[in-house]
Amino acid sequence: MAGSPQGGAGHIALVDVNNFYVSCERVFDPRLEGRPVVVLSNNDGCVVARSAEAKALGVKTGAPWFQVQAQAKAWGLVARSSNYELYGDMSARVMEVVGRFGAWQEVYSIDESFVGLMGDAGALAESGRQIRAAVDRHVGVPVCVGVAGTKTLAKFANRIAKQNPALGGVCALDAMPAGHVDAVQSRVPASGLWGVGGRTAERLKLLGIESIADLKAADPAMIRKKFSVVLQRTVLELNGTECIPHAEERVDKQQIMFSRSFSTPVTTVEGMESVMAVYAQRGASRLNQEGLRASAMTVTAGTSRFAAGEGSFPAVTLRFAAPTQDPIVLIRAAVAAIRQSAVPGASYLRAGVMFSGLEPVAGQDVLEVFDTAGSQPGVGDVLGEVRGKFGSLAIGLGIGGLAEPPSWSMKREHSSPRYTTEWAELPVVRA
DNA sequence: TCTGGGGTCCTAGGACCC
DNA sequence: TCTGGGGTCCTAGGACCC
Repeated sequence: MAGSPQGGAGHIALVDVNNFYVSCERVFDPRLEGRPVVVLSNNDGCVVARSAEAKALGVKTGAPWFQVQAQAKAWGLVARSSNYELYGDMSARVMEVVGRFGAWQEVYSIDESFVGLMGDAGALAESGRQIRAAVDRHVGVPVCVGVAGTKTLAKFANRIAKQNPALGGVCALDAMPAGHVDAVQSRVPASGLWGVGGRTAERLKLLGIESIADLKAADPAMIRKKFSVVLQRTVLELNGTECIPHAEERVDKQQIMFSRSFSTPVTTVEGMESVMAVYAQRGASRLNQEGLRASAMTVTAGTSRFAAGEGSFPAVTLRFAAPTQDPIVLIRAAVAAIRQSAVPGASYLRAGVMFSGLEPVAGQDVLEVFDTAGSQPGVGDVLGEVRGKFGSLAIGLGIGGLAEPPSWSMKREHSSPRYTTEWAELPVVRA
């Protein structure tokens, strides 16, 4: 089992940004402070982030925007389209600041990281407060910090920090009054834990295991037998045994996806062919950015999951004779795959391409001499270079080269500027 | 009319081999 | 015609997370 990397008194802090996407929007638009704000998914489809005020109004994550929108005006609710370029850049800034405080850091998601802290309960809580202050000063977004001996408990401590304003956003589990932690664990259902979802919670209930405290007291061997090694680890971690290993810097992605729903349905096979031409190209451009090539590609499409009737959900996986990132090869293959598998007349709402069997381009092998002809850059590199200099709409292949987006492309009606990553969209300060 | 997009890990089962 | 047991690799699907 993974011990603390420092040996001895290692603790784990889970630091995450409160309502991350909303907080990013607020940094650049202070008018949003104190107001109910939501950030919408791609296509302005549903709510993916909510400010505290929006949560208080009962707006749920995943709620379809067209339903929420009805009351938005009466509530004074503001919506923003998601602006992933901005959030990605803000995320990097937060991670850099948080990382300064840890003996090690593991970035877990766009807004969370685990960091290694040392010291007694008092020192741990003090480190938590320093992290909060530093992120506030250097980036301007609010974070919460949970500190404990295992990742699962750090997540739990973070939850306590969030739910008790009196704690000032920091909870070091060891510094809490003993009885208090037990009381919370008896009250909170097991599904509130990291790693325990709805399905598992239902099955646990059949065994009489309902609260976190119940799960903590369960026999790990029985849990392993009836459920999985994953849930067994949760039980052990609740009891203070660290057994979720630190993911060493995982640079090697295992798959790359590009998947989107459309603003208006596509009902012809030819229409789907042009969609795939664009999507395969977007995917290929991601492969190129990551310096990877793929040995397999899966092409998918789907009609509405909410419509009556059967629907159509084609999914075709193709394997390439040699791994590739060549957009021309990828586009041809994707278009051919959708031509075979799309049902004429079906009303498609979404499509995607997924690349797997990834490997770095750098490891040039002998065979590759034949398709790259010496040191000539591939088509993907040329496209990437032009886009880097002149913007992402500057160049493309086939329909993917149209500067005017086709009718089915994404809806983003409430987008904020890319304040930190596009010179043309820098915020302007007037004094 | 309108319901996200991207990932990871684990397990079971099939194919194949010796 | 018989036909065990062990191993690997791959894939699909489930569950979960943010």
